[in-house]
Amino acid sequence: MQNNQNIKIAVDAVVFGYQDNALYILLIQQKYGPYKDQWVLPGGLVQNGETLTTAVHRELQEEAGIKVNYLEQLYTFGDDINRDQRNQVISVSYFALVNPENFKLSAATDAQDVKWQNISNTPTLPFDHNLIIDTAFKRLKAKLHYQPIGFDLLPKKFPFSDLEHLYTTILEQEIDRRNFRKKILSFDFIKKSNEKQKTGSGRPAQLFTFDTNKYKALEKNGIHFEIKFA
Amino acid sequence: MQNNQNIKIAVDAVVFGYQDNALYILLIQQKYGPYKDQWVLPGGLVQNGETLTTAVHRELQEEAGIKVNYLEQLYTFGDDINRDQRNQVISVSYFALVNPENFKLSAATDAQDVKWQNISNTPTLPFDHNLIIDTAFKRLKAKLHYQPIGFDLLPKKFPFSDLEHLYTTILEQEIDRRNFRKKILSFDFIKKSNEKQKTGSGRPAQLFTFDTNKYKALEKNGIHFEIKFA
DNA sequence: GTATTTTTGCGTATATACTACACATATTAT
DNA sequence: ATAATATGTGTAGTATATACGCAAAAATAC
Repeated sequence: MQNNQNIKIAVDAVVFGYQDNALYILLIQQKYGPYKDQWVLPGGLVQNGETLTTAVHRELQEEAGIKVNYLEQLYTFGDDINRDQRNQVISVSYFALVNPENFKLSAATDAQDVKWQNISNTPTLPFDHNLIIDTAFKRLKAKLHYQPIGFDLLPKKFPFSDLEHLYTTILEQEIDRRNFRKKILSFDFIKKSNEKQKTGSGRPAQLFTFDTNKYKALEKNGIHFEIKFA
Repeated sequence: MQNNQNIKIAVDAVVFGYQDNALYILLIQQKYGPYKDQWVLPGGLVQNGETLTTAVHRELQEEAGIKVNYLEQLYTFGDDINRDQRNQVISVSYFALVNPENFKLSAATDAQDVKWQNISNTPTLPFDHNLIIDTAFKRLKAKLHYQPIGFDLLPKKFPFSDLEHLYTTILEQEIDRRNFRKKILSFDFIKKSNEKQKTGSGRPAQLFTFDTNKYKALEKNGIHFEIKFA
């Protein structure tokens, strides 16, 4: 096996969080090196003997002190030789979601600072991180249509309107509330809790929960989630 | 940037070919090293200064002398530390299709031998190549439903029945010929050529062509391809 | 405490898309 | 000539998606 290969492998993560009807991504501020003080996606080099998945979890822990609710591989970026000025680096990037319970950021140990950045005014970032974010955002939008992934961005108990707003906010599309509710309820994987939401004006809303196990069972029997809009 | 990382990066490709109503994948026979003489997916280490895409094309050229018709990134395998006995290696794997015009294999220079392996009786392969093939095969099946990718496995001019057979063969499902034809024709991106196929018994078939440009135009206007079966 | 505003909760009619299904036609083989 | 083989086509029934408006429950304003 040839031994002179000098290409590094890094992992990077695009972590989405949803709060107060807005979508955020997690950014960290570099502590060292030529990119010091710049805001970038959490991530870093994979260690010897470490799996890719382990590396992502470790970096998220070290840099942002965060646990994600959902994680999947997004894409591997390696067609721009000079994406990192220090060395040829290939980035295996990941797509992650946090639920609001874990939205609070602990102090980061390996990063200078951490923040939630509203995605709609993301600044220009170093490396190809804007490209990675775009790719992840497209994936998120697509997945909302064919996988019940919105629930991973909401608290365990949520009013129906929150789910509606999540869809309209992220997809930037209007929605027919009646048809949407009918469709979601017809899948039969969300349950009415007997609590009601009290806050704010207007009629108090029923709270619902997403039944993961029931969804998996239904999925095994061949149903597939799909949401379209008018 | 830490300098002791000792992980190699390879690319591997699952190349599908379709001929005589059967689906094949491309395998090559290792020429050197501890895996000598074993059949594996085409691929190899990425060279310094080389992009991932370039690396795949190069390996396919060197090992199988083949040009693919369609190529996309599949998945990056790096969660099994010991997938290669020689060193920790991460495989960025690709999904590719060849059309029948390029189905003939030239003599390979970097491989001992090359062959088309019928996918339905793929033997056990070294590394995690069976896993990679499974992943690619799932991707192919999924894509047949939502992307007009079947045409990349057929010659430029083809009778409708070939397209039907491709679907039934790969998806292992029955199909209603009338509804299928109606659906495909309704998309309006395949054209009747004025040639007919002569071979064999039975009524001669019209030959059709897939109009890539028209498909792209339609796609831009928001139509999306989708094929379901009864 | 009454009126106004805000938000939730719900049903039906219409249009569109999917499914099921059978027989005539053009050619080769006998 | 007759049989065998593969292609080519239409319609009715069912299911799914879309369009659309008003009453109920609470908070807020007066």
